[in-house]
Amino acid sequence: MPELPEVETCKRGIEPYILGYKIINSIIRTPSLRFPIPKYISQRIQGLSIQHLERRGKYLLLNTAKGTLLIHLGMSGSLRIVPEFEPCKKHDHIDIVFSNQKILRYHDPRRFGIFLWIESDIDQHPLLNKLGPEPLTKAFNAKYLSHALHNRKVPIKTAIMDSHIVVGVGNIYANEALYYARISPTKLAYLLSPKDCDALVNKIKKVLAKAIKVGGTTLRDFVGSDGKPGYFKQQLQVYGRAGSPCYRCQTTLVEIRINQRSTVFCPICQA
DNA sequence: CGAGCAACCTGCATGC
DNA sequence: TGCATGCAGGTTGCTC
Repeated sequence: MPELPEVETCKRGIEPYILGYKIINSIIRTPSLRFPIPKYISQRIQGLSIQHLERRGKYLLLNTAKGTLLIHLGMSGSLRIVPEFEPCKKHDHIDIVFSNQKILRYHDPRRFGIFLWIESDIDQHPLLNKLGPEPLTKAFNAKYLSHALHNRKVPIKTAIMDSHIVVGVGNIYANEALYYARISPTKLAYLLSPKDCDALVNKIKKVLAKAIKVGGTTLRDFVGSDGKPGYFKQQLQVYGRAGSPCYRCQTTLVEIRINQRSTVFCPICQA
């Protein structure tokens, strides 16, 4: 269940177990993720230590002296720290074994995820070099958004889910942020007022920050034994609540499709 | 530029 | 119980 908060939670969860530790061994059981995982990865990363962990949007970067492991969890991926010799479950595709006897284990039923080894400048990589700002930084502000939406004739929901505009806003949080900002998901992006932009920026930040906080609770389960799904589910205002009353005005929430993605909103609050 | 669609996969809920 | 269908938290890349 990886949206930005989940990836951030994942990063914080694995960091204490892998930062500064040396890669002893790695096992690629299933090389067929979204991009094929080259066999040479194992020998390239052997003996290298993790110097730094970073998240960019939903990408996780594990930096070493010789290159960077780029990981994306796709729709169904997860990372866990497991003890040495822990038996594999179905869809446990990759193990990275560290010098502290811990294993970083990648699990991904749908295999939409990404696992790449990059030796060239990471900022130049095609997957990263066109990304928009991080939503939780100052670079993502009303002025920036307003400018980025100029002449964009797509629904605002499509725009905020576009990683070239801002990274890390997935379907759930796009729905939630638009609800809090009281903006219709179908409103064309270029028609947003400066006030709309300001509200939307603030609500995106708010909703993501809140989810990261809650994700911190998920974190313990996640590292210890198994990832528990959707702890912040209980906080959702609109996503998954179509047909139920709006918490603000009791109007029945409506579900439509925007770009084949489930979109739920309040037709009154988000007129 | 943008809408719409297909693609990459499996698991789960639903309906017959 | 089995089988077909549709849906799912992401992203790229192709048409038109």
